[in-house]
Amino acid sequence: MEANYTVSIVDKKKSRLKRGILKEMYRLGSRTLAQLAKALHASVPSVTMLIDELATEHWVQEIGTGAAQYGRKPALFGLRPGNQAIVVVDISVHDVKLVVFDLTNRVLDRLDVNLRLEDSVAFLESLKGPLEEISHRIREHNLNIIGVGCALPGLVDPRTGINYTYKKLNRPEQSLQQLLAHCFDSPVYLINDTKATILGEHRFGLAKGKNHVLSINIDWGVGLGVINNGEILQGLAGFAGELGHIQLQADGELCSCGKVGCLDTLTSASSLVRRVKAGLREGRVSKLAEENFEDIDVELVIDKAKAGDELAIDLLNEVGGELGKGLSIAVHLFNPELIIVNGVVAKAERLITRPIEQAIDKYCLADFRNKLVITVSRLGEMAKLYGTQAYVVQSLLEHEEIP
Amino acid sequence: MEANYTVSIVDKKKSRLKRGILKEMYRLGSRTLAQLAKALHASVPSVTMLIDELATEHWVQEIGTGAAQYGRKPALFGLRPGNQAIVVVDISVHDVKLVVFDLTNRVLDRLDVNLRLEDSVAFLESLKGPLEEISHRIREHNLNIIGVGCALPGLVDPRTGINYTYKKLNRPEQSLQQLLAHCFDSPVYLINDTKATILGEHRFGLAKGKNHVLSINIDWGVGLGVINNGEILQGLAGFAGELGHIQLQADGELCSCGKVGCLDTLTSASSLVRRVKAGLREGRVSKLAEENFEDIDVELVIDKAKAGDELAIDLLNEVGGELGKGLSIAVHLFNPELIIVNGVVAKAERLITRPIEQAIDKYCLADFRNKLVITVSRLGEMAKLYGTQAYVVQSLLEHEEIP
DNA sequence: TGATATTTTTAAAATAATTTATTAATAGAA
DNA sequence: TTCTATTAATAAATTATTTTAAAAATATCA
Repeated sequence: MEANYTVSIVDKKKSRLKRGILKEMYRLGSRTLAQLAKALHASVPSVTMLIDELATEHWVQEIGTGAAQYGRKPALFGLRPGNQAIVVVDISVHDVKLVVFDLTNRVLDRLDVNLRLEDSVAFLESLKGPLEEISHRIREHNLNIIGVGCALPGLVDPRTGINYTYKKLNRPEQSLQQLLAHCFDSPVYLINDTKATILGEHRFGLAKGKNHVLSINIDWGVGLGVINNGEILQGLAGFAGELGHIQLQADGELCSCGKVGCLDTLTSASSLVRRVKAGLREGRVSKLAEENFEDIDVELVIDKAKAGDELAIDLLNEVGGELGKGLSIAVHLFNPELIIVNGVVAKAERLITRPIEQAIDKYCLADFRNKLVITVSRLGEMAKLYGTQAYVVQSLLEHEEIP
Repeated sequence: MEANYTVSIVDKKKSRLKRGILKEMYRLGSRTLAQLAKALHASVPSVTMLIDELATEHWVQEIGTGAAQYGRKPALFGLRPGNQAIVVVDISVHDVKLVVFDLTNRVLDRLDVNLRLEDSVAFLESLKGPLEEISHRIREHNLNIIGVGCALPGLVDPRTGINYTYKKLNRPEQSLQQLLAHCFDSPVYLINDTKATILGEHRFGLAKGKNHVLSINIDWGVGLGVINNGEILQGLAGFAGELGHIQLQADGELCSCGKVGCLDTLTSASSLVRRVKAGLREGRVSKLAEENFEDIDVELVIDKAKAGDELAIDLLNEVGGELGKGLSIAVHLFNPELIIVNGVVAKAERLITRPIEQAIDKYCLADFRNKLVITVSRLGEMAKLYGTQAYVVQSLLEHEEIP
């Protein structure tokens, strides 16, 4: 067992207050002594002392003076940039991104890896090289890694790090979590990609300050992220928000999950491409007919739709309509104030939000849609990266790992 | 504006700690000094002093000695019974119950009123008499009312007290909230009945200690209550969990909400009775055919089903199956560990949980149902009452109203 | 039954925090 | 520019809280 080290109450309180200061600064950027004192329910002299300590420990620094409409201007304190590093590993079906952040959301380093996620041992093996490279680069720059976050698709239990969809990532001899922990010698936090995305939107994007938000990620499948009361909805094992496999058509297509008529089969990016190709085969008129059949992908369909192509617009409408129908259920269950559309299909902007809005108008009770706003993400791919980083920082500060 | 009373930091801290003690005691019954000190991150002498103060203020008292496997036995402290009172007003479609609780969950007084909730001004007028009677009785017993809670059906915004379904309860001249506040001269908290029910189950029923729970209330309509991370899921305006009006059948029956094929039309208690009557009209064999057609209600159908009546069992199966289908969606979205069945139909026990389980097995991904338990409430009608009371206590302690 | 180890509780000492008072800084008015 | 009102930061005084130490209580074991 552990050594029965007795940490004094005073030390614990101090540590809690310090983490509180870091949390405030992480969330709000710069803060004055008075603001911190109010937020932490402590006196200004106490906060002054804590800030001094955090400054000598290289966590915070004075970063200017704040505004005041009268009287002396307060000093502003903030997190010290470029010192502590967080490694974000973004694993998607197409590729892997390795991004190093500091605590002020600055990208210190980045390495994009052309590696496809398959449920195989080879994937982890191929990941080792790039991980070691970035780890080496971090060490060269004398950065102190405080945590590692990994966003990945599938059913991910954040408590255990087990991925129930890509089972090969959990092998006891060498799991993804172990690999990352070993490589960076820091605490590792795994999170589902859609949940990372909405967390990013909530902390740094359009959802900032909103406490009840949905984010819909349209990519290979459909992922729903939920912010409830300002926090990610995880459920018992981190599976919450699985909208893709609810049944919308009793006599629908067979889904990869083994069930029939799942939302995924109707509204994912891949289903959009399938619909387009089927339309072309039926001989429908479209600029897309001029393209090489094999080259038709989501981006192309969306481009043509934006250029006014009727087939593409019609099918985006269809997909958006089905999606809106599924989302109406989520609206009834979560009562959000905002829905953000993410993923490749988000590039279609109005062409996808409008049919979603229409479906929600049709299928939702008026009281649910009155104050509801539907919009397209402005952060793009950064949402997921920021969100993963935010998840790491939040977890570290909550689990008393730092400072 | 308000007087600029400066409350000292020390006083605020003390008040927070005192509320913390009351919270702990409310949740866990009796507590020792050491347990409280640990929970509050304070020293034992500090807690001793606070307990002394709370004792002289009549909030807590020593209630015995605890167990110890070795050494001196600790003194147990708990909330003082029969002193502070909470009034719970339970408004349902059938009747109104007025129940007075103390902080230890004891029923100090109770008045059942035969009054049907209609969206009319008359309802509030008729409520005045009983309210004044119970208020009078409380005063006679020298009880100190610290808060009033009201559970009621419909879309209820707990922040404003507005009921969006029963609009006549919000008249600016005389709203339900105003009426209660005026009658008992205390803070009033309104909450949706289904949410009160699951809160009761979570604090004092089968969901105690479980952090991710659904409760399904089958009555006139179908209500879903959600506990996420140990707290009620409210959403932006308290509308979250509206499962009754998601569309299950595109070509279904017209619902009272104006939409078509809502879950409510398929699985509510009233729909069960409709199904039974339709079956009898079709000439299906059943013990129920011997009953007076007008007298057939849910309770009777369930009784006959328990006695083995085939028609009743079949139709409970049908209703349970539809309900399970709807619940599967909720399971995918909330990832719960437990589902509790409440309301009249809960009396059918296995006859309703079994078809629900079957549907969930059919429509849910395996990872979602592996650890999922479905059960029938043991608290019955008390769940809602306890839950409303818990909501009041929690709100009071959070909003710094007491002590 | 008495000694011992263990745990709770209380009392006194030591430490830490807040309060109050003072000084510093700044915008606006004279 | 100088003065005044206002706000921020620091220093000294005061008050709270924790720590340490001692006393009280109790189950186990010899």
